[in-house]
Amino acid sequence: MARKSGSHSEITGPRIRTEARRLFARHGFAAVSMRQIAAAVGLQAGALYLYTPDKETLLFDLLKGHMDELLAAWSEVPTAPSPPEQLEAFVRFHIRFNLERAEAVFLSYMELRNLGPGNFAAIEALRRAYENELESILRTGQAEGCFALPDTKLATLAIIAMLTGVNTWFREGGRFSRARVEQIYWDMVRKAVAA
Amino acid sequence: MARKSGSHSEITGPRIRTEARRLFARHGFAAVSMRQIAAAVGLQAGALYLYTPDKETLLFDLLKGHMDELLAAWSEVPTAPSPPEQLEAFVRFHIRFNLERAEAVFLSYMELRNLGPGNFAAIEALRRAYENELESILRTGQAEGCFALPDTKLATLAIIAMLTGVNTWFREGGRFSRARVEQIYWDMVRKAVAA
DNA sequence: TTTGATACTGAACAATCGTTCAGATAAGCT
DNA sequence: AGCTTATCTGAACGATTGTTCAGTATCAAA
Repeated sequence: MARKSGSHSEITGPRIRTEARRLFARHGFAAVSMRQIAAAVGLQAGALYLYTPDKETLLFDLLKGHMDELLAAWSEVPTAPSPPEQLEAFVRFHIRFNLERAEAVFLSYMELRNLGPGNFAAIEALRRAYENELESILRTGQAEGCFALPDTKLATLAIIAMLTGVNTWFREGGRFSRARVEQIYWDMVRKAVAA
Repeated sequence: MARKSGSHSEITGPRIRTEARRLFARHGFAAVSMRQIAAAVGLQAGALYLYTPDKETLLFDLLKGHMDELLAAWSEVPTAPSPPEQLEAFVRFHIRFNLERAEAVFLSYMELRNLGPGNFAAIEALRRAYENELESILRTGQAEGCFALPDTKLATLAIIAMLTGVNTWFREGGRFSRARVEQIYWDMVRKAVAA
């Protein structure tokens, strides 16, 4: 046997990434073997190396792809007129985007340590770029007197940690809809930064 | 060679746990071999099995020990007279305790998935017990009208996520002292739950 | 000085790891 | 129909994994 009917790499490539993401998120990068990924896709392990040079690069591509999509998606959110409205947009965007990609988010926060120094720095830079988006909203609002914050960088990290925490407990069909979760978290954030 | 001079069991056991905690936190449970742990302590791998039946139990003991100490330490914090003061005590306690044990905290939040179902459930129960401590403060305050929260369970998880996030960025000798961090986070929490 | 328990070594076990590669199969082009 | 190229198999590689265990050295007690 070799190639299955139909073709080919435009299907297999994404499927490998999808299954790798699922398995890495569930069991951890180091605990998942290339053979497990291949089996989930329906391949032999050797075939994976047509799509990635090695295991670490496969992880890196997942993390990089996620961060790129995160930044791209945020850049398409229209800029609201005032800092409080911008903050509300950010809060709602972050929760919505992260809930749609729970596995990728989990990976991005947990498997950075399995990257070599170069790859690690690349992902860190993207993460900081995202944090800066929120911080500049807070800084502008602070300067305009809408917010009262002892330190905008610290508030940035606190807010992002709080919002990302939604992923650890939210379950589809639970007590709250996504819209309701957005509303509740936005209420808390709004009050926490209020002047 | 065999036993070194002096009796060692009371020394070696804790040292194994300390080195295992450090290595698991840094590289992840699955990425650390028993031989690496043994080398860090100055032993051969086989000697570890005098102190733990297997690798997973070693991890479980670390997580269980951490959660037990967390609950014990919180139970020794004197109960403040009012819900807002109780909340302040909780916020300051959580930040302080977690910063003192960054590695154990990291482990407890990241390596649960490497536990079998029984061990997993045991740690989860302890975590929920801790969350319930905070939630009961919030519920009392809500009933007394000190707090205004759409849902106390959700606020519990949001606050804990925010506080635990300190561990990801705090560095000794950085811009903020621990006391200052406590103050800033307490300010945000206080405002977020305010009626 | 012998004895018995304690603390550990060092070698071995089968299993599994990431990775490579020669060869097989099928699809598309001519 | 034949040729080329893309896609994948199946076997193999050396290294490493968690774990076991017979043996050894040291200690405390007798």
